[in-house]
Amino acid sequence: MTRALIEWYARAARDLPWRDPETTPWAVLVSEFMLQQTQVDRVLPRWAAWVERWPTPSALAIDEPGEAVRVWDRLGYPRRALWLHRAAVEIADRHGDRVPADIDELLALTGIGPYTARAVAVFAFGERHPVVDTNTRRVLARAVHGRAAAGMPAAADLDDMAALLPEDRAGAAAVNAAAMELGAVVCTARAPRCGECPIARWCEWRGAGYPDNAPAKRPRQARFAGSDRQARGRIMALLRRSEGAVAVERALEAAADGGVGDPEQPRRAYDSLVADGLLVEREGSARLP
DNA sequence: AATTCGGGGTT
DNA sequence: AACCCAGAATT
Repeated sequence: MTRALIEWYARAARDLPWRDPETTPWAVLVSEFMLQQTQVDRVLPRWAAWVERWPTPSALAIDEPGEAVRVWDRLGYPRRALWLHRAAVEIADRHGDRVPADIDELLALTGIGPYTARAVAVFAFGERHPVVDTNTRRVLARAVHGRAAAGMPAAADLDDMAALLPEDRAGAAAVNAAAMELGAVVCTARAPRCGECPIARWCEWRGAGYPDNAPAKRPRQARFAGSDRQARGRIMALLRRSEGAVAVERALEAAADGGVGDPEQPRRAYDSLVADGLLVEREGSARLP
């Protein structure tokens, strides 16, 4: 099955720029930050702009965090831009401007968790580790465990993936990438294209006749329209397009504009941005950090 | 273990 | 309108 995965990946993988062997570990790390909960098509242009402007961690580190937030644009979860800037400072300070290849050193960086640490170690440095993202978890759930969908993330996911990896580093990296790619383009959440799947013959879920046995999923995400998150987003959009600072009143109005009328929502959104360090208030005006 | 955090594309 | 997305930090 892993051999089929590797062959399929070599033949059918999308030609994504961060997969180019010439891509630096820093640029790979940037791609992984941006790809957290964000689709490839939306990341492509932002990634290109980012790595051109900041080709090294130190280039970003000496710039203002707010500039990172600005270039991040509408990728969502703007805290990631702040965390990526923070990670750049940490890499410049603690690692001599070189992205570490060690899992624990990567995990110690701001904004890097279990997935991103292993993804960087494997895809940027060719280390041998299991890499498990949401795509991989779905592929494992179906092909190995015969389930329609993955359950909650668990430490066992890493063991499942590790069990599939060949001994050699290059092969292990290829299987990691192939499992992710398969989940992204073939073994999709809604309508899997089993007719195009290279491992359909081994798939336990398919073999069992596609039982409707999906485990309990995470609680439904609250609606975005009218949410505090949307109000935060409106303030962030205003700050991004404002050259310098804006009056606090303007920021609160932006939060309320199009809102659901909750009189406390603008202040709640504003304060949470301050708490996150995405908004700095000084002398009655608000600006990016 | 449960919440919070964006915003856009797909069904 | 609900679902889904190369997750991580916080509580």
